[in-house]
Amino acid sequence: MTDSLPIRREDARVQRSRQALRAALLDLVEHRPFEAITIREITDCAGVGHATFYRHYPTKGALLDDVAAGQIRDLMALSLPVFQARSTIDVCLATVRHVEAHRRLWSALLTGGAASAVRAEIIQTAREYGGEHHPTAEWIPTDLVQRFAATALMEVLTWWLERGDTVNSEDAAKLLNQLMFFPIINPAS
Amino acid sequence: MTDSLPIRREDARVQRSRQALRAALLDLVEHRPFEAITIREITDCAGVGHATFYRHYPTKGALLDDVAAGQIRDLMALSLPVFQARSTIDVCLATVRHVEAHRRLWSALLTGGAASAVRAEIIQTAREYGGEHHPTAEWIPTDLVQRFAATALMEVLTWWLERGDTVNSEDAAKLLNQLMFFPIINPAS
Amino acid sequence: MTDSLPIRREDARVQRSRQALRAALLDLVEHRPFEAITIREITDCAGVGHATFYRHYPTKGALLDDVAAGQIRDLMALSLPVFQARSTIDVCLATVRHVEAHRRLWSALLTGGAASAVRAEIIQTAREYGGEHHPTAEWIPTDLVQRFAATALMEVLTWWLERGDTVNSEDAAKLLNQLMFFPIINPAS
Amino acid sequence: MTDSLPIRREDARVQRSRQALRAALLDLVEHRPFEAITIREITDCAGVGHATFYRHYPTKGALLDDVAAGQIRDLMALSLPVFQARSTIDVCLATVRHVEAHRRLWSALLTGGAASAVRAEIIQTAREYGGEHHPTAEWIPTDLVQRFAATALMEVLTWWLERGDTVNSEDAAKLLNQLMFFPIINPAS
DNA sequence: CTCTAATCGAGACGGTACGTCGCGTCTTACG
DNA sequence: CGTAAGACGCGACGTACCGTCTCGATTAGAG
Repeated sequence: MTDSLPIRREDARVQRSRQALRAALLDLVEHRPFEAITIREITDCAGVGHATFYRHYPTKGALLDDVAAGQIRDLMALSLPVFQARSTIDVCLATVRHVEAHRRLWSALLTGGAASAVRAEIIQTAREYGGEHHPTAEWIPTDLVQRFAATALMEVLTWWLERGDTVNSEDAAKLLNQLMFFPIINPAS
Repeated sequence: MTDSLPIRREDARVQRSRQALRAALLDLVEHRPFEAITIREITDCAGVGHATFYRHYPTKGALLDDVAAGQIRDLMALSLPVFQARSTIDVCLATVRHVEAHRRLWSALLTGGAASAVRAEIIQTAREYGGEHHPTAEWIPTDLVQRFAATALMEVLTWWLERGDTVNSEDAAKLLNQLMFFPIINPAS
Repeated sequence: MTDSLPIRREDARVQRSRQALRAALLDLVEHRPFEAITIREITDCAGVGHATFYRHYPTKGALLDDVAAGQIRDLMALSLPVFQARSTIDVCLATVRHVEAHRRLWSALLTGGAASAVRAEIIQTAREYGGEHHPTAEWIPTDLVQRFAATALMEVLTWWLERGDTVNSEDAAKLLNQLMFFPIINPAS
Repeated sequence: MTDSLPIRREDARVQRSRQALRAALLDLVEHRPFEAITIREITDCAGVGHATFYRHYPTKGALLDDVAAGQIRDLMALSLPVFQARSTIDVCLATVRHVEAHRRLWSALLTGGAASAVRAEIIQTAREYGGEHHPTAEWIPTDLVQRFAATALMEVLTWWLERGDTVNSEDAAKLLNQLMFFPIINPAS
């Protein structure tokens, strides 16, 4: 019986356009702040008509989400399980290595001007993950932990990526462990 | 002629215009994101001609600085000396109390949508203060400490102000101490 | 093989589509100006895919022609022979009666907003007929006579159709005779 | 007492912009149909920002009105008094001479593609003038007379202007008299 | 009663023009 | 002078249609 593909395949043209837009955004965001980038520029750079942008994304930010959401989700998947893990430093190392492996993308996302949008996206993702794991110092409110962890993560990674290659990934992981995990796990002295 | 006043007295109209603009910005920023506020709206709300804005500030951000810079500087003056102080919890309490005493202003600055602009301003101020005090764990790079501390401060205060009155200032100070100071002073276990 | 039908029978689907489009145009043109009607609207109203329109007509105007051309041609065939006829009033009456017999169509064409397009079509048709008959006052240039007659015809008919039933066809014919034929046949006093 | 000018003088810049736009429209309408002219083209040609257009006119048609209304009014002022005058031929001659004196403008208005808009404007103006004078054959309804006269006037003038200089103004006046006035004054034979 | 090719719906696409918005500059006239 | 009022050049915005172009999925009508 040929049920062939029960899942409706997306129109190939749609895939192509979306991919072109994503790539164009990444190209552009490396050179100037995300907010300074025009939707027309993105579409010109992507080689699509500018109306095509709106057929796929309501907003510049929506495209950024589409570009970043997957990466962010991957990253969070590495970063958040720490609440159950014992050796936080390993989690930090995994996180840092993941970012390093996609250095170009994350540089664009964090240092390219899209930072504040990505920040919101990360906090949002953290919020979705959160609530399940509570191995932190229980006197710190969960939502504050989420905000703090997300922001601390961003700051350390941003700082690290801006440093180029002057800090190796082990040291970065150590710093991340110290600034992000240490305060939410250890009690104040 | 009494040169006894080295500071040129500003034209009264100038003072009035500036004050009207500052007040207008504070009014507006409570209701929607700073970036979404139009210069025309500010001037309309202030009851001045819109060209008048440009005679005093080159930019929306410049007006925000004028509104916030003093407050931020005051806050940092309380917050940063901790690097020399012994009892960081006292510093946190002073910081939290200072913000509480200007709750409306700080709510506007942090939760009103100006957050990212203020964030940049705080980091900038921290940078200026920095370099002088190094009582932190010396293996954490100074510039990372500055970024981290500024951001952690912002996050805790933002979280606290959004909670309304459900968290008292002592607890807030404790959380601030735990999340901001603890990791940059204590060595990782 | 029965060549008795020289005209190739059109695919039934083609007939259906064309008819749906013609009907849709007539529906729409009653409510707003022809120029303001979108091809997408016509196709939606006709219940066909919008690309189907282009498979049959190159242009909105081409569809209008298809709707109107035959009628216009019939009308002109009645109206123009007058140049040879002796009793112009009879021709006028025939013309008016013909329009009356197709009142809904002609109302749509003349008062529905397609007027200027139809006007051009009529003048064009008049031009094709023209040149053959010259029983008019010979000092009036032929091409001016054509323009004038076509336009005068349109105006009288439009006026008449807009009046609803308040003017009977005999009076309309009399007015048409007076305004269209009288000046081009009789010499100025 | 210097009440100076009780009438608020229009800002000089406004006058300049409007004039530039009017001139630009006249330039452009000579080369292609009015409907095919873009508002951006008008503003580019006028050397003003395209938004400036909308500060003065809601619509392309509104600009055309502003250009044409005065001329049309002047023309009607010559043409309509005929209903009281005895020698219609003199009125025709005056009309034709007036158009001749502004040949470039009227060519643009009538043959440039703006024709249908101008036609509506003329009929409107005729309607305003109308109702006062009834020296026409009383059995022809007033509103039909207005429509007819306006259209006949347009047709004759359009035809004449398209002929270049091959028809002198006396002959044109004679034709206008014959086609426009003759049928509405003289009874049918 | 098939089989094949014409026709269709659906809708993505590259374009062009639209009319709106906010910017920051500049002009005019007032106090 | 500093101001209000507001016109202006600029340029991005998001929308609306255009006419072209795949795609499968009918569906006529010839064999």
